Amino acid sequence: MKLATFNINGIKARAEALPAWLAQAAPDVVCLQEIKSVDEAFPRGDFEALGYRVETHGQKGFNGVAILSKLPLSDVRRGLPGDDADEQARWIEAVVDAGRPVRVCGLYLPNGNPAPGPKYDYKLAWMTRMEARVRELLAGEEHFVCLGDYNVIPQGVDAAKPEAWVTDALFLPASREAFRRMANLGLTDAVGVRMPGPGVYTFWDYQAGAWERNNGIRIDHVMCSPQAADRLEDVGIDKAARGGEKPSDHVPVWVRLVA
DNA sequence: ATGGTCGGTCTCCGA
Repeated sequence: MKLATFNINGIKARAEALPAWLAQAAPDVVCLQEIKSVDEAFPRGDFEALGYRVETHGQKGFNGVAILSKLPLSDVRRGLPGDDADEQARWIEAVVDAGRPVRVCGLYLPNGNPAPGPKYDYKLAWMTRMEARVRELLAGEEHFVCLGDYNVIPQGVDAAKPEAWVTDALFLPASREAFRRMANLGLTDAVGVRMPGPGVYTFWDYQAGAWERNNGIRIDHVMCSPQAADRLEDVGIDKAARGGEKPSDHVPVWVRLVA
């Protein structure tokens, strides 16, 4: 089973690049972030025509996540538990009904800049809520995978120029500590383990020729539960997507789990 | 030295 994450930075803007990548990469399941669309405006028919079921959790203008799946889905849940007042669409999960079911959690973790400030407070609080959800899922001993744009650079090796990020919310010690806490609960950073850096990135800014200079960072992650990690067969980053026509600033990251 | 580029609408803000 091939599971992927892709921050597309706008579903309308990726009307050509996303189907092209789907046709070439053929993931069974892909978690999308920053669809920047309400549910009613998501072009679900375009993806149903390619054989995907479509579950969205959108909002107007910003954020928004979705799951596309060739396999049946059940227990679809929208929104990260733990704060009923949180209106930002950043979390969607569902169980993929394959031979051995896998719960897929798609997430768009808050950026948190500028830090310090209320946006950074929201990021850290969101990570605490995510940790609580991860603890629940671990207690259930399900096979699960949390894929998405974490907006966290785990270590210096995960940035071309780590010194440029020292005061940024993506690399501040508290952000990295919260990420590490989830790893230390027993989640495996699939790319971090199977493709140790340096030089392994998933995001290149549109500005200042970051792509041409390979000034990238690794912030899109696939975190596997112990049971899912035991099934980890292969991982990859589809870096070529960044060099295509009208690209997102992120590229797809994927894992293959044994059936 | 401190620019610059996207996306979606909010003709500015978020990244």
